[in-house]
Amino acid sequence: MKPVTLKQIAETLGISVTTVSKALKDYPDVSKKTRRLVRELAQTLNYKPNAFAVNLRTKESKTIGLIIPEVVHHFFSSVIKGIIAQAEKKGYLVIILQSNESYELEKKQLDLLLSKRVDGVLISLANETANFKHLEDVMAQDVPLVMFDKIAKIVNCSKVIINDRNAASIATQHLIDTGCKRIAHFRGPLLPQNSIDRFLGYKKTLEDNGFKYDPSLVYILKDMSFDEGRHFTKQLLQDHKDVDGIFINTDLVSIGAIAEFNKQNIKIPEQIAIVGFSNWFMSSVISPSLTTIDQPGYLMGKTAFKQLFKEIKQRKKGETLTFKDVELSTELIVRESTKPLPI
Amino acid sequence: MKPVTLKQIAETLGISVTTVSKALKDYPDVSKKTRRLVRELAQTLNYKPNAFAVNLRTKESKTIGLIIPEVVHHFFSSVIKGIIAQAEKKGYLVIILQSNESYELEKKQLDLLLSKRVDGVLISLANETANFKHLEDVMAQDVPLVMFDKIAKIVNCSKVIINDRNAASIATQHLIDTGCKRIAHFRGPLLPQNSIDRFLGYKKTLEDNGFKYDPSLVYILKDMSFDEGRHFTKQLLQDHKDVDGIFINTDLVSIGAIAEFNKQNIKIPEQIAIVGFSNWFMSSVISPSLTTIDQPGYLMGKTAFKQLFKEIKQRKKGETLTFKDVELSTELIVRESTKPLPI
DNA sequence: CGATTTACCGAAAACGTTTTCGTTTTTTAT
DNA sequence: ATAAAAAACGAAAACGTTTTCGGTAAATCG
Repeated sequence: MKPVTLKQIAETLGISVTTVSKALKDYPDVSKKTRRLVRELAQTLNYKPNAFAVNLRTKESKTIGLIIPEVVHHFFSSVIKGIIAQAEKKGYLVIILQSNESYELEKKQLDLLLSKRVDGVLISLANETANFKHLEDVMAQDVPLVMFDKIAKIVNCSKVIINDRNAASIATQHLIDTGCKRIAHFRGPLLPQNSIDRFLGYKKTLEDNGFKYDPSLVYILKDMSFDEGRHFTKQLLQDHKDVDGIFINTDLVSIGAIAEFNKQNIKIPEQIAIVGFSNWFMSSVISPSLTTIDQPGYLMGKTAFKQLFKEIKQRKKGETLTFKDVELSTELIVRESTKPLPI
Repeated sequence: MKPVTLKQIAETLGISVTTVSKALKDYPDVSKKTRRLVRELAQTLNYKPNAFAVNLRTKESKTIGLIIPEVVHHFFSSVIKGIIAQAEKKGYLVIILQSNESYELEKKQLDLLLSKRVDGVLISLANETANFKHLEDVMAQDVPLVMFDKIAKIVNCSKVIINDRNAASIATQHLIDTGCKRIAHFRGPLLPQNSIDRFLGYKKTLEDNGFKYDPSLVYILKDMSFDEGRHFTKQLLQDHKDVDGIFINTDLVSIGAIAEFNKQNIKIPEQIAIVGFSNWFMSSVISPSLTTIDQPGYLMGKTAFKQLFKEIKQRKKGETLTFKDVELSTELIVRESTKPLPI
């Protein structure tokens, strides 16, 4: 019943554990014959190396940790998928933990992962996170860490992101180019770098085009939900009847907004144009379909793991880690929620 | 730089490793004083037990494996969330792998998990899976396994599911009660138990109500996607102009159907009524909103882990595992896509 | 004060593997 | 044939912990 060990193979073959181990790993100093013998017996006994022992001996678990704010989220589940797929290719497994957008939880989860001695960690920060000591601690312990999507610029480690500022700029420019004169912005919470950058891109583009930046047109959402989109749309309609375009952080929020505009019989894009962010698959399907920025989740996950893998290998070789910032390209997907470009 | 070990603590304190270990685990046979000394030093040195060594010694990793067909899926990500949340409470971590609905991959992932020596595994079967030897192998190795959602009745292990047949029956009955005379069914693939059961519930309810079961009204979808919903809706409209109700497996498919009906200006629920399955949050938000069966993903994940945990403890104690089938209750959520009940 | 119990401590084995380094055996060269 | 080189093997340490069991010191009892 017990799993078979090297020792058992060695004993039944009348040779040493050492030789068995070497035979299975194709060491040069074991004869063809014993190698064959060992392999065959291992095969028939269905020998599987004890991962616990291997981990202890080699000091690595071939496992990485992943911390994200929320699992039930289309973008993040795409990222997860990308990470798992790439990790598997390299023989790595991934342990997933959630921060629920909480700083305290994020810290705790990171600790958990470190105490499990994962070979590296991938993280997208919680909205709450404003202090980065826990992340620097990870680096200090010399375990590779790469941040993605929601990052902290100040932490010295690899990062994979999109150029949020640029993407927001393109989105805003598109609203301007299609004739919007007064453009609002539904932004994310104050802390995350990406919602800051998107806001900055929006603001800069407005100013670059000779628009006056009006802070009262910027709404700060707490969570990026359908209901929140609906709620702030109502608010916007009360506050500013003259707004004719919105750049909305996140498609889900945008869809909430669209639902509310539809309900109030406000014509999109004629009366108000909308650009979302993320290119969630539902965005192409609702009515009117949503013009948005495509944010490549799967690719981001894949890329983040690749970088982490590099650093894990570096660390294994005892080299000093070389960090890298990767910026993935985004794309404006034009659909029905914005007016056609003038010719 | 190297992580601190029991040995180091022992040496600087001039006591044995044994005592240090015991002190940290509150063994009764260590004095208050040395206990305090050890704890304090461990604290200041930031001692963390080496998980690899602990695993090897205790023969458990406090880690479970999870195999699902697809990560990017609202229902499954809810399940994942439930599992992770519950696992964390009990000090367990979870490794997630995908089968991509492929039998071969499912087998491979299961192997991977076993070779990593997870303490137990949670699985929802791939659509393709028709052979269950790989699952019985797991049981034979005496590692706890619990199946959820997409299960194999024949495998002797714990299962947590909803009563699909009953839920389908309620859905179909609701169509009948609200006046539908000719009811179609968009079913899932042939193999998964849940799509079989839902079909059976549909058929039985039809017959119980004196309807003639017409196989040509049952459409077998390959994947439960928006596009598939749209496609088969077109097909249905060609084949059967007289259908006035559909029971559709999965909300996403239903939403595809609704999109197509809307496009063709067919009035829901007047001309055709729809009941979906799963209660995806978008279902309450589209127009018309979708009557559906609520399928509790989070709870299912939580429950599945709880059962697995029980069995892990049993195994640890050397007891024989006791299996249990849990059936979670579902609920019909009535919305706009079906007509009101006659009074 | 001697005997017995209780409290406290540590040596050592064990978990299963990997890898270094030395030893033995075989082959090749002389 | 012997010496040298090459090939094949194994002993043993190490990874860091847990736990059994025996031993010593202190406390309790008569």
